[in-house]
This record gives sequence, structure tokens and C-alpha cells, in this order.
Amino acid sequence: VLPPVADASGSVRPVSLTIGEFARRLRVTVRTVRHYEQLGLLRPKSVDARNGYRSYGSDELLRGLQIAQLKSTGLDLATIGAVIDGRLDLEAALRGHRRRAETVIARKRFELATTEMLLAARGGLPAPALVDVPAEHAVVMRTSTTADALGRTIRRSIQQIGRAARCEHGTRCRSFSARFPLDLGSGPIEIAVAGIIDGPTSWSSVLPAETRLSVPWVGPVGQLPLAYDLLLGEVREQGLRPLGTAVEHYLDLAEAGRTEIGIPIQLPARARIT
Amino acid sequence: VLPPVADASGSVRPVSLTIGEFARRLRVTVRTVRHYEQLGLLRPKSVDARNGYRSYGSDELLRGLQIAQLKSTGLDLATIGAVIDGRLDLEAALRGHRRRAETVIARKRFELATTEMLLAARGGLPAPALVDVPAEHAVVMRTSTTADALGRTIRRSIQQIGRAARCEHGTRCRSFSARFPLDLGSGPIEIAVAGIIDGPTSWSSVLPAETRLSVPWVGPVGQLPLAYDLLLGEVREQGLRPLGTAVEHYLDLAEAGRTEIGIPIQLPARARIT
DNA sequence: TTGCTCCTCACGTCACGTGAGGTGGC
DNA sequence: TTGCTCCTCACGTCACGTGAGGTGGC
Repeated sequence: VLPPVADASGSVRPVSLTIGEFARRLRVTVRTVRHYEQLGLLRPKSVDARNGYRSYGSDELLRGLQIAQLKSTGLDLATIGAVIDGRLDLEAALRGHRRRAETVIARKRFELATTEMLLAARGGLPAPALVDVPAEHAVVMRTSTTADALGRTIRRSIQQIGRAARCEHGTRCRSFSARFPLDLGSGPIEIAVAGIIDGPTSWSSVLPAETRLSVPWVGPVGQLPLAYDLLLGEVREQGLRPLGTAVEHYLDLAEAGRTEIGIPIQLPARARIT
Repeated sequence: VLPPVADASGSVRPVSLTIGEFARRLRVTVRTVRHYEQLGLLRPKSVDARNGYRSYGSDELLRGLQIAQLKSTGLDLATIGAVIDGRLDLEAALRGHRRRAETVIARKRFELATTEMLLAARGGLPAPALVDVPAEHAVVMRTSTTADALGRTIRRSIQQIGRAARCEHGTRCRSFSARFPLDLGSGPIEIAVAGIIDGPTSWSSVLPAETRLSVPWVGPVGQLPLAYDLLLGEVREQGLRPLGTAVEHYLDLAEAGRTEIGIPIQLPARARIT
């Protein structure tokens, strides 16, 4: 910790600092000070005409302090310059910046959640596997949509089911799933969205048990069609017979939107008995 | 939403895609595909010798899907390439990445909190102002340190006081403050750190009321000495007489570390009466 | 012939870090 | 003379976006 620039009586203030001394007070590198100058953000008090040495005074220290203060909000240097010079309203700049910062944080948290999930999968990208899904109680909603609007329709249905479960049945859905044809084609398609609950209610129905070739999917929803391709390749390699539908299971809507996609499989007779 | 690459029977897989078709399936731009190629991350299945046209097959689609999956964790492309090619362990890479991501999120949240605080100050950087601080109950700890270790000593003392308040008195400190000489010099310095509590206890003492020229400080602690310079300049301009000590008031340790720094002022006799 | 896709450079982004190569004061 | 500070370029970072300028197939 360097001592304050002025002493306790407030009578002595520095008149001239070299760029090195100046940078040390501001806790930045000499290169940073020169960089700010290049942007027109922080000019030296004077420059020696003979050797080009810069010198700084207390006005520049104050300006440097303001820059440091604004930089700690994450504002970019151009905006900081505009604010300090009065060409831009600080409040407006901060308001816009806050919105962007919140978006950035949300994205970073999504990335972190995705990372945790891959770590939980313990080494290696998650591989498709045959899973037996037991029968479950669910509130089911059937509707019709198009391939283009598939994602939006599913999201809207999930919201409606979740609200209905809370408001009308006083219960919460453990997770949600959607079922639609594997081959979307170009016409209207029939989909079923289900909110899975713990026990039966007067409004719930039962999703029958089935076997799926299933794989967890982390990451952007936009790539889901390609993930199905991966799954279908695996189906073919294992010589399995798909039933022609796709199932998406949304395990955790709040955090990373953990999703598992699966292709229900038609099992041979003896496998069904076991 | 594009239909899956393979149809429901799993018998048809694409043999040859142009770069445009390929990019659309992956939901990235053509430029991105070329960029990945430049990094050696994703090579086309073949290149037409006559016109340089690239073509892609299902192997490349799968590789593109893996890249997309890993990219959604925020890993950089070089690391992704190393992981996919088996030159680097995925788990180790993700573990390191998680640590860095957590650090980044913490910093972003700090920036956001700083932004909120400047917004709360409503337009304009916070200005120094004379404030009357009432007497308060506090657990006080006096110790000796050096200018270099000032920050560390204060932080350690705060932790000790907070723990003592919780464990021995069963109470929580509302906030903390530190007091030390304005002129730090180079020798040992005496400091007092206080944990401010709501009511008196057998262990607490009373911090007397005083008047300070005070300013909120947001941003890195490293710049605090310079902030004092700003304050002292203001003291001089207003013709006030500092008592020779500096006071830092830590309002919110959890979030952005909101701090207020002040210089206790010796008031003239008539001002004291009012 | 007009669009559309494809090709290869190559600059710009953002806040500096990091040499390269050289000079001036203690 | 040896360190230390100072100076001016100028490249590199990271994942692409964005023209510039040109060609090939429907």
C-alpha cells in the first residue's frame, strides 16, 4: 500500500510524476497508461520535447481513478471515455451495460452447468445406451404443430402443463417429456407433451413402460436434430428396430436444461419376457 | 428444424454434403466450418481438385456434433480438438475449465454488483460529502501492522471479529469498519477494526459519534489510496481540518464489497453546537 | 443473363502483454 | 560501465464477422 499522494495536512500535492510512478499509483502497467493515451482516454500533463518523456499531475491521477472506478463495472474503454468527457449519460450507459452483463452471466452459468453435467458423466462424451423406462404418472397434453415450430410448441406446452399442475392440482411436475414422429416431414405433426408427477391424480394418465435407446444431450437445443442422427446411426449398428417416434426428456428446466433424447425400440419377444 | 439426416428406418445416410448444407445441419456459418478446418479441428471428407469445393459426410457430422457439445461448455477450440483427438483427457480438461469458469462468474457478478451500486448513486460518480455518523455499538480489536500488510491485516481482523461475534455472543455484525492514520509512513502503524452490532453486549464498546468527509468506493481495493487522495483534495478545497485518521466502512462483505471511505473532520465550535 | 453458392485472402475485434531495438539519467 | 527507466513500433490473443475480388453450376 503506497501512502496517499497528499499528506495529512493536505498541503502537498505532486506536480510531476514519471509514467512509471504514475502507473504504480494507479496499480496498472506502464503499457496500460500508454494504451489509454492512444485511445485518447488519459493524456499526460506534458511531454518533454527532447526525449518524449511523459509527465503526469494530480488531475491525471483523478482521471485515472475515475477510469479505474468505471472499469470495475466492466464497461469498455470507449464508453468510459465518452462518460468521463460528458458525451454520454452514465446512467444510460450503466443501464444498458447491466442488461448485457446479466445475459453474459446467464450464459456462463449455463456453460458451467453443462460442464458439471459432462463431469458427472465421468470421462468421455455420453454414449447412447438402451434403458428400460418404467411406467409413470403424468399430465399429458396432445397437440399439433409443424417441424419449424416444434421447439416453440414444446416449450409453450411445458409451461401450460406446469402451471396447470401447480394451480389446479397443487402439485409439481418432476420433469417433462415430449414425443413426436422421428420423421418430421413437412406437413403438420402430432406431438404429446407430458408433465411427470409422483402419484396418480384424477387428471393424470399413465405413460406405459418402454425401452429406449437413449443419450443425454447437453448444449444448444438447435443441434438436437443432429443428435438424433447420432442415435439413429447407433440404432442401425445395433440392429434395433425403432418404433418411429422420438422422445425428449427434460430433466432440469431451471439450470442447464438437462435433456435426454431417446428412440423407443421395438423389442423381440424373448427380450420382452425378461 | 431440419429433419434428421437418416430416415426412421435408418437405412439412408448422406454420402456427400456441400459446405453450405453441412453448416446448416450444424447450425453454424460456413465461415465457422472453414475456421475449424484452418485449426485442423474438422477436415472435409474430400476436396474437389478442380474447383476446391469441399464435401462432407456422416463422419464429419458426428465430429461436428461433438465439437458443438464441447463448445457449449465454453471450452476453447484448441482444447476441444485435443480432447476429441484423444491427446487430452476430457475429465481433466473439464475440471480445470470449471475452476476458471467459476472465477469468471464471480468476477462478472462483482462487476454487476458494482454497476448496481453506481446506478443506485443515480447519475454521476459518487461525490464526497460531509456526513454525521452517530455513536454505535461495536466489538473493537486494536492491532499493529505495516503499510504493506494493511489490507491483509484488516481482512484477517474482520474475519476474527465476525467469528467471535457469532460464536461467543451469538450475534451478527451489521458491518465492519477500520481506522488507521492518514499518513501511513514506513514504520509500524496502529489500527482499530470494529464489528458494528445492533445493541450493547458485555463485550462491546461504543464508537463515539463523529463527522466525516465521506465517499462511497466501488471497485478494486488496490485503488483505495488514490481514493484518499481525492478525498484529501476535497478536504483542502472545503477548508476543513482532518483529524489525521482515515476510516473505511465495509457495508456489504458478501456481494460487491461495498465500501465507504471517510476522513474524520475536526469541526469548528459553533458547528459542533448545531 | 441473373441469382446462388462456392473459393481464397485479409483486415477488424478488445485491452492490453510481450518482445525488438534503441536512448537517456543515476 | 552496469542496471533501471524511458521511448516507439508492431505482432499476438480468440473465434470468428465481414467485405473484396473472383469463379462455377442451375
